[in-house]
Amino acid sequence: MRVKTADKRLRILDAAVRVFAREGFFKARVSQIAEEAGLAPGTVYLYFKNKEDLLISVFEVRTEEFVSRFRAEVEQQRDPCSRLACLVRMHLSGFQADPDLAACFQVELRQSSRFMRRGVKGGLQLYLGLIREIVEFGRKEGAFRKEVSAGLITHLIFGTLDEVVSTWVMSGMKYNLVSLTDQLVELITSGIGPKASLLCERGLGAEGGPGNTLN
Amino acid sequence: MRVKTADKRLRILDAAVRVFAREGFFKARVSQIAEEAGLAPGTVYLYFKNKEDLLISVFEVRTEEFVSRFRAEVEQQRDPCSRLACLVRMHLSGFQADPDLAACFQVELRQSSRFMRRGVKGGLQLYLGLIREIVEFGRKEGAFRKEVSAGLITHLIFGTLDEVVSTWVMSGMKYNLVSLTDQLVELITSGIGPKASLLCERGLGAEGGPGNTLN
Amino acid sequence: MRVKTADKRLRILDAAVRVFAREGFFKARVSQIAEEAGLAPGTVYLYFKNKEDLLISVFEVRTEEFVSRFRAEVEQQRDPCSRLACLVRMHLSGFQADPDLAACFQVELRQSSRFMRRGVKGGLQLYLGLIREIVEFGRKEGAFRKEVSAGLITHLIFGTLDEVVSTWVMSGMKYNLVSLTDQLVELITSGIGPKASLLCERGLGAEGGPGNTLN
Amino acid sequence: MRVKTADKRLRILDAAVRVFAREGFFKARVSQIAEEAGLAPGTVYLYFKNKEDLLISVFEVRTEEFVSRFRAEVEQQRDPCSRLACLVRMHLSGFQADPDLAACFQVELRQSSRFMRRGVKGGLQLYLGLIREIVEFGRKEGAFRKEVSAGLITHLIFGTLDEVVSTWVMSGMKYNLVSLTDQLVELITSGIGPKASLLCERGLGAEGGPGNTLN
DNA sequence: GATGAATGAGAATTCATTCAT
DNA sequence: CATGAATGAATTCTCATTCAT
Repeated sequence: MRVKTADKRLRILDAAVRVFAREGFFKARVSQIAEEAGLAPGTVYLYFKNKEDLLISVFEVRTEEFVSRFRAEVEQQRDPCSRLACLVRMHLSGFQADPDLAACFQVELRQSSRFMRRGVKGGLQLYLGLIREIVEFGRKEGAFRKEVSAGLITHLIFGTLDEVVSTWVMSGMKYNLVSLTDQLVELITSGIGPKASLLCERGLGAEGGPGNTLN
Repeated sequence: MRVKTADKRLRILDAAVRVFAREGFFKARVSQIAEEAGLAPGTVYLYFKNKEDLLISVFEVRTEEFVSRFRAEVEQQRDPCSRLACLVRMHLSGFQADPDLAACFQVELRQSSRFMRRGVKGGLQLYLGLIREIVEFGRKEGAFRKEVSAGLITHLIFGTLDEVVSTWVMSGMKYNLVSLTDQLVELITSGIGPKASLLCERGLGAEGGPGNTLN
Repeated sequence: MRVKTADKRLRILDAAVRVFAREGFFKARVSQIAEEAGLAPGTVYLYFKNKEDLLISVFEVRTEEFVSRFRAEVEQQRDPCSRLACLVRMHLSGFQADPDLAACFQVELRQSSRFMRRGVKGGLQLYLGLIREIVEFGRKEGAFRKEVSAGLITHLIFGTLDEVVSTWVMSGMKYNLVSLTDQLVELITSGIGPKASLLCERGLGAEGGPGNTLN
Repeated sequence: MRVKTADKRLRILDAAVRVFAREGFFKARVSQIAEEAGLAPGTVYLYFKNKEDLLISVFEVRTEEFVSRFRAEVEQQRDPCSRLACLVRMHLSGFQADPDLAACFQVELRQSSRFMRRGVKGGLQLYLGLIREIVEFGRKEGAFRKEVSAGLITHLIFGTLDEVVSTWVMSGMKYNLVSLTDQLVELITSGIGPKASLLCERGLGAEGGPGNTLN
C-alpha cells in the first residue's frame, strides 16, 4: 500500500513535468496530467492540494534529488575550484539531460506567483545552501576571496547559472549547454579567486556550438 | 489631442504598475487599472491589445527609458570599469527608487509566459545590448578579457544583477540595494579583467545593511 | 437604459421562477435561466450575486408585491374579521393563481439555508408585519382577544396558511385552495372548540373538492 | 452481532444529528459523520443509502420515537383538551430538550427536496395521524367542532406548532418554548376571537420570557 | 461486515474583451 | 475617441459513493 501510494505520487509528478513542459502551466489541464499518470482527476487531489502545489512539488522534489546527487558528487572533489566546476557541470548537464524539466524549472515555475514571491522556502534555499557550502569551503581553503560577502558570491553563481540555462531554454535548447562549463567556471573563479586567473587552471573549452545565443 | 492621447496611455501604464505591484498580475483587474487611470475599462483596449500586452508594454517602455538614460550616463565614463560600475549602480538604484516597478519587473513580469518564453524581443535585448556594448568596449580597451565569449560575460552580468534584485524584492526590499554596487563590480570585473583584481581600484563598500539576505 | 436594465432584471426573475419550479433549485442551471431570459449566463451576475441570491430575490420581490397588494385590499375592509378573511383569501388565491410561484415559495425556497436560517429579513418580516397589523387592528376594535400575545397569534395565522398551502402544493395542486378560505377563517377566529363563536358570521363553504388532502 | 449492528446504526444517526445541526446539511461531510461515529466513511453506506437518506432516517426514526412516546402520554388523558395540551407541551418540550434535533428538523430537513416534496410518507404522516386521532377523539366527545374538516384542523395545529418552533430556532433558541403551551392551546381551541371559550379551562401562562420573538 | 483509497461527474462563476451607442 | 453593459468561454476541485481487499 505504502509502495503503491508512493508510486502514484511519483507517477503524477512525472506526468506533470511532461504536461507542464508540453502545454505550459496554465494551459495544462489537471485532468490531462491525471490521465497521463493513469489515474482519475480526483486522485491527483489526494496527493497534491492543487495545480500550483503540483508544480511547486515538482520543483521541490527534483531539487532535493539534485541537491543530494550534486552534493555527493561535489564532495568527492577536494579542490574548491573543482567543486565549483563540478557543480556548474552538473547544473548544466542536469537540465540538458531533461528538456522537459528544464522548461518546467526555467519557464513554467516562474508563472507561479507563490514561487516567484519565494513563498517556497525549501528547494531554492536548499540549492543556494549547497552553493554557499562550496563558497565557504573555498574561502576556508584560501581559494576564494573573503572581502566580498559570501551571500553575494552565492547569488552571482546562481544568477549566472540560472540566466544561462534560461537563455538556452528560450533559444530552443539548440546548442550544447554543458560545453559552456569551463568558460563559466573560469569567469566565476577568476572573479572570486584572490589572485589572477591562473589559480584554476583549465583550458577554455569550445563554445556551445553553432547558434549559441550566448556568444 | 496627441498630447491628451499620449497622456492617457501614460496614465494607464502608471496605473498598471501600481495595480500589478499591489495585486499581482493575475489578481489585477483591467477594470481596476482603468479606474485608477480615471478611464472606462473599454478605453484601455484602445491603447493596449490585452492585459498581457499592458504588462509587457510597461516593461518595454520603462526599459527603453532605462536604456537610454543608462546609456547617456554610461557613455560619460571613459574607463570600462567605470562604465560597468555606472551600469550596476543605475540598475540597482533604478529599482530601489521605484519599488512598484521592481515588483512588476522581478515578479509579475515573469508570470507572463510570453515574456518568459522570450516572446518579447525588444526591451530585454535592448538592455542586454547595452551591457554587451560595455563589454565590447572594455575588451577593445584591453580592460576585459577576450578568451571568454562576450555573450557569456553579458549574461553573467545580467544574471547576477537580476538575481540580486530579485532577492532584494523577495526579502521585502528592506536593505540598501545600491550599497552592494562596489562589491558587485569588484566581483564582476575581477572576473572578467585579464589580470588580477587591481585593475579596477575600488574600495569595497559597506554591506547592504542589517537584514541583507545577500550576506 | 434604466428601463432596459429594470426590464432585464425582471426578465431574469420571471425566468427564474419558471425554471426553479420546473427543475427545482439545485437542478436548475443558471445558464438555463439566462437562456430563458434571452441573456448570456454572465449577465445574470450583473443583477444577482449568485444563484441563491436569485432565489431569495424572487421571494423578496414577489412578497413585496404581495404585501402592498394585499394591504391595499385589506384596508378597504373596515371589519377586523373581514380583514382577516381578505388576507386569507388573497394568500390562497395568490398561490393558486401562480403554481410556479407556489412551488418556488413552498418548496424551493426552503432549500436555501440562508432563507431557512432567516438570513433574509425583508420579505417574511414584511408579511408577518402585515398580518400583525390586522391582529392589532382587531384587538383595538375589540374583535380579537388580548390575553394571548399578538406575536403568537400572528404566527398561528401564518403557520396555518403556510402549512395549508404547502400541503396543497405537495398533493399536486389538485384541489381548490381558495375554497378553504371560510373554514380557515372560522377556525382561526373561533378555534376548534365546538360552539361556533358567532362573532364572525360566515357560512362554512364547500370543501376543497375531490382529493382534498386536508379533509 | 445484531446488537453491535443496531448500535452502529444508532451511533451514525446520533452523529448525523450533531453534524447536521453544526454544519448544516450541505456543508456536512459524510466522512465527518462517520468519523464522529467512530467508523470509516464506507461503513455509513452499509446502513444508509446516501446522505439524504441519512437525514431523512434521522427524521423518521426520531419521529417514530416521538409519536409512540407522545401517544402513550396523550392517551393517559381522558379529556380531549387535555390530550391536545399534552401534545402541544410534548412537541415544544421535545425540541427544547434537544437543540441539535430542533435545528435538524426545522432547518436542515427542509433542504431535502425529497422531504419537501413529501417524498417521505412515513414520519410526517404518522405525526399528522396522531394529531388527527386527537382531533377525531375530541369531535366524538363533543369537545371539538365538526363543521370544519378534521384535516384542516389537523393542519392548523401542526402548522402552528411547526411555525412556532421554527421561529424559536431561528431566533437562537433563546426563550422558553414550553411556556408558550397554554397560550397556544387556548388559541387553538378558542380561536383568536375575544371571548375566552371556557370549555378548556386553563390559566394563560407566562410569556416565553425576555426576547421572545413571538410577542 | 468493515475499510478507505480511488473515483469522476458536474456547473457556478469570473472577468478579459467587445461593440453598439 | 470614449464608454460600460453585455458577453460567454472555459476548468478547477469537491466529496458522495463505490468496491477491492
